Amino acid sequence: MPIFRIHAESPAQLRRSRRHPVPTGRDERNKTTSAAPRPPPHHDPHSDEDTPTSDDLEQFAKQFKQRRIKLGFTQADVGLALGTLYGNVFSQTTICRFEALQLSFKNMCKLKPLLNKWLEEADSSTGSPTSIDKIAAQGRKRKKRTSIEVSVKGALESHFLKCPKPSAQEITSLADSLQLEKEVVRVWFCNRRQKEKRMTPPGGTLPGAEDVYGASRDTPPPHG
DNA sequence: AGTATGCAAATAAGG
DNA sequence: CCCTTATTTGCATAC
Repeated sequence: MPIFRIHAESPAQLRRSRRHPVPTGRDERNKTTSAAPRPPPHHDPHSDEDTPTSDDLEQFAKQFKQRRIKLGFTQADVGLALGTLYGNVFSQTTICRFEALQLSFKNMCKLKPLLNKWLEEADSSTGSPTSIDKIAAQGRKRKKRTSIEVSVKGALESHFLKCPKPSAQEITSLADSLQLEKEVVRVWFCNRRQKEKRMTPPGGTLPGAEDVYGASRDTPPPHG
């Protein structure tokens, strides 16, 4: 999962609660670094059919943002417009990440033609009947993200502790009692299991956990 | 009012 | 169909 972003943080380091005022200021400006997988050595900046280079993407993103602002559109506007253009709406978040090159290289490449198309439309002002044909819209729209209530999450959590891998039957039953779609519950368990694995790296040393050695040790108390 | 971002839904792809 | 692993998105909310 080579994120396009330059600096790669550890999940543990990334744990910044947005509820706590972090003393460390963020003066991290994106710098030009080659951390993305090198696409084939093609030299055709005007071609968006082939795989662009990291620099191409960086260049495009920059240009895109500049034009977007100049035209008076917000990231949300663009995301919505993409929907009317291709049937696939994107969130402000995604547009934001695209502009900031915070998506994977592959993801950036996939989105670029879409954004480029929108840019052409918007740029050509009102009145230019540009061919509005869907580029490579998957056709199938993404399901809207379900927002699971805290109390419901609690119920799922406790269930997970008892049984991390419920049968289809149990999932159906649980979904029914929680008034959630079965698919939502099934996916929740899948994601929960993934999370569990991330939290329990193969080895023994837990990243976010405390001392697994217990208090009975010759370790001096962390009291300063 | 927009924009940035953490956590985690939803999806893709191989079994 | 369901699972797993890897990724793509986005809700909510901080900035």
